[in-house]
Amino acid sequence: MRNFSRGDVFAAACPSRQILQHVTSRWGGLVLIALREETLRFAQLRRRIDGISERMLAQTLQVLEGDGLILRKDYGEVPPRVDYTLTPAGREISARVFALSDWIEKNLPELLALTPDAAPQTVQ
Amino acid sequence: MRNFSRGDVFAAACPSRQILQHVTSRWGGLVLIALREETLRFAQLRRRIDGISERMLAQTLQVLEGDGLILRKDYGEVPPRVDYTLTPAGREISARVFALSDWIEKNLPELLALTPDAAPQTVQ
DNA sequence: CGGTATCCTTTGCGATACTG
DNA sequence: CAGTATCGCAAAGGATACCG
Repeated sequence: MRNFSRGDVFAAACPSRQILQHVTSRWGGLVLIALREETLRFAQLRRRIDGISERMLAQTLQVLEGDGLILRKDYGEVPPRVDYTLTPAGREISARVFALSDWIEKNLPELLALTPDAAPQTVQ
Repeated sequence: MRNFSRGDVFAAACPSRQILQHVTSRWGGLVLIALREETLRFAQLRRRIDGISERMLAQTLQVLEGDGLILRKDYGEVPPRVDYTLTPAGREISARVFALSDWIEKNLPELLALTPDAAPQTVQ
């Protein structure tokens, strides 16, 4: 297997592609954005991200933690208390994901004007 | 249904969430990045994006075209000649997706260092 | 390019061990 | 009893590939 010292998302086998995949996954990006400004607990994240199931949130958090982008802090209390914070790398990536979503949010009216045919396409 | 004059990706029903979904879908982002600098034909895109099937490329291009982010130009020739270019909105979004992937590519060594446990997580 | 088979993602339920 | 943070499992649904 090749050694990717710089990363090439166009190469299927490059780890950078996997990471890009994780941070742009259905829920990954939203989690990163939500944690952009503050540390949040599991239930807070769940409330903030409309539509995510508990299972998916737990799974997404694990993947992102596995990538070293978020830090999971377990207070070992009962009832359970756990919170999540971005690592420095996570903050860098989060900022960029946010730049993307923010542009889309701000330009939504213009974007919607581009789609006169309300085509309800579904991908991912 | 609410009227999203500004967009809120955290709201499941907001169109901005769908668009974000499309541009960060498994192949959507890669297509956008590939078209960032030049107009490309179908086969060129396919060769550049390692691992994409014809079917998925066609589908992805349709979705992005439906969102008004890329322009499909059919020259009506025989043999068929079609190429794809970013629209102004597509260029804006592409730049931001690229900023994300580029950061990941450039910092790949540091990112990989964060994952000593080669956890082969799979998401999306 | 369409149709189907397969794979993967996602969901929902149940369980856990306590506290207000 | 509701809330808290996960996890395993079974089932469903959507994405993707493999054909012809």
